[in-house]
Amino acid sequence: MTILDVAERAGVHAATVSRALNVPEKVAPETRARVEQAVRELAFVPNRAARGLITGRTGNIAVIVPDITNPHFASLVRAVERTARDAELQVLLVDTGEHPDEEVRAVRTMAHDVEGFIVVSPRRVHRELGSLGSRPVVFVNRPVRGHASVLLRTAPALADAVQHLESLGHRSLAYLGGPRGSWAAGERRNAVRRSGRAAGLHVVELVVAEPTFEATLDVVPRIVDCGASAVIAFNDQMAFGVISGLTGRGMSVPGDVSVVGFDDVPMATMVAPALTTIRLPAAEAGALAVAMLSEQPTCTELRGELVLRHSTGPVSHRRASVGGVRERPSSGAGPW
Amino acid sequence: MTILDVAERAGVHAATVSRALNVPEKVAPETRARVEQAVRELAFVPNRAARGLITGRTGNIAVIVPDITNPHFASLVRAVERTARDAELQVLLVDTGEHPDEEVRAVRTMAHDVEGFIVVSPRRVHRELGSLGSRPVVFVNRPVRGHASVLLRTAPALADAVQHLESLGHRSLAYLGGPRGSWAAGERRNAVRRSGRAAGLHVVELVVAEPTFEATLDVVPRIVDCGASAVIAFNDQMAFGVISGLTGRGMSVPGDVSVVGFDDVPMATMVAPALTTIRLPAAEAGALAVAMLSEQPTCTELRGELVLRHSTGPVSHRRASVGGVRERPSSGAGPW
DNA sequence: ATGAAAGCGCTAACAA
DNA sequence: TTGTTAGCGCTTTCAT
Repeated sequence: MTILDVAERAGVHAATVSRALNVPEKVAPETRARVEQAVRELAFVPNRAARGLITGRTGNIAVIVPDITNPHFASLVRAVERTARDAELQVLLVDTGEHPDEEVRAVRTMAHDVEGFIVVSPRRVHRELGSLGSRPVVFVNRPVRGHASVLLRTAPALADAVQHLESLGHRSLAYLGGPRGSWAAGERRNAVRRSGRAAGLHVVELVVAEPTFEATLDVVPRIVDCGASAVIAFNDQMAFGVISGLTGRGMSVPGDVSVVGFDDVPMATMVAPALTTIRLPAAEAGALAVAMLSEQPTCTELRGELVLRHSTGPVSHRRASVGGVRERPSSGAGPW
Repeated sequence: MTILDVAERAGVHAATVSRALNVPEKVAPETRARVEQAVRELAFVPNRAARGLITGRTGNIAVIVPDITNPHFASLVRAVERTARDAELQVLLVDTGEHPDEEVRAVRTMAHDVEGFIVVSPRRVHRELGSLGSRPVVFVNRPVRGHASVLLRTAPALADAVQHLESLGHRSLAYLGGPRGSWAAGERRNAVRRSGRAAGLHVVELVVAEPTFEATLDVVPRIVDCGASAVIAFNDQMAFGVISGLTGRGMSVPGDVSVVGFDDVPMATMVAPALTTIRLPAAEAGALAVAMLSEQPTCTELRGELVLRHSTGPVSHRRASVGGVRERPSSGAGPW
């Protein structure tokens, strides 16, 4: 099933078929119709590899993520795939398992096969990655000079969160940081420091080995020890870990401690108490990254947004109605 | 950076370079060494498209899933990607958004570009899909005659679950079924009926519009009405919905109602009560599917396994220690 | 507006 | 063991 079969069927030369498919306006309407019919009858699909060999356009892009199992990245990849499909691009997926070296290997071996890379790389980028650039790269959540990037800004939302906690009477805050070398981790830590100081809060920074539920459980005793009445975690998984560890010790959330996460994964609404978190527009970031692949390299910013749910509350034990609009009332299909 | 550059540098003909790379034993050791060095020095990576054009082997496979955002499918895709990489295959991802038509479109347009398809298709397969087969297809959780498939068998695990509930004193069970047209849904429904009858349980089958958390919330009143003391849901998301809906109505899990899910997504261990569920070996299924792509079409079966946690308990209100080994003690880092 | 011919980067017969 | 040659399916000048 090649272009020659179509040509024969339509009674034209292969070059004409090619033109009818790629530059239809340069083909007589009547000829074009014959070609289109032949294409339909034979269910012809052009061979992208052959086309790419000569045009250089393979019709593929690659998206490189640390862990597709993380709902945040899954949402992003989903948006990438949808957007790419609309542009008639196919998506090659690489899951590095958090190994930066794997990013470099992937970019090296796939450079011929794709028109561009979307690299979602929370950790530090291998220095080689920035330079070896025959193909355009859009980095997500990591600015790299000379390359495009889309950044998820969280400082304003974080300021909102701190302000929210302060207005609930909290005076001491624990911050559970993200992985070393992660741009997002640095940005968020700075923002917490700054807005904590601005609000007059005492901020304790805690380091967690990995940004996971399990690793966070180990840190919970230190949260209790430091006496903070509120916790902000680097992501929702960690926030779940804090809640689990706290309630497992007989403490109540938000009765004893308020908890705020990051990402707004779907599960954030399904647990009890529903998680107050900073929503990151993963889908928008994915779609944007695809679009930016075919533009001049720029650095675009998207903003996170505080979502109030039920894991934050006043510092006192009696729950009272507080200022600020919650996503849904405490009654109804509330916390478990 | 083509094979000719390498040939020139190594002082040999392009064909020799090709041989040194693909059939090294047919090249003199000394020549091979020179070629290998040139390859290294130039950081040469062969163009897969050009290679594929002549060999027919593109070095790509495609994996088609209904929703990459579902942790179950994400795990499967992750395993596919890892296994494929070890076989020097790249993976093209397609997320159909639960639309079977999209599967057909994908298989049509990508047939040239891949050496095989892995189709994870809980819903009924478009009849066209089975026939149009220039490339091998491995179906997951859907037997299709003439094609390979890997099936996740759940009848034994489901029998264990029903037996478990029966031994806890439950006599009436609600089953929340999966999507119409899904092979897995049919298999599980039959298994529930059969083992329910065998255990002498009264089984009520409830239909949910979609296998999601939200859609399940709407069904919760009917669960309450039917008076069942135990619920088995088609997947973990739905089980979370049941628990949320029940506790939102002031009922206790497992105090008033026991709940069992399917999949064993990571969140199953993070919520309170931790979810008793039937673990499906998604990663194994993914790895197996890749391997089966290059074998004779067969139908392989993997088995689900009951995992006891804390969302099931005795029918009475006072919690008592029961038979059967739980994954972890009720004390310690127990439910939130 | 269409056809002829060359060639993208690589592999596989065949020859030497 | 290595080189020569043809060609995978397609696009793109250049002619006509």
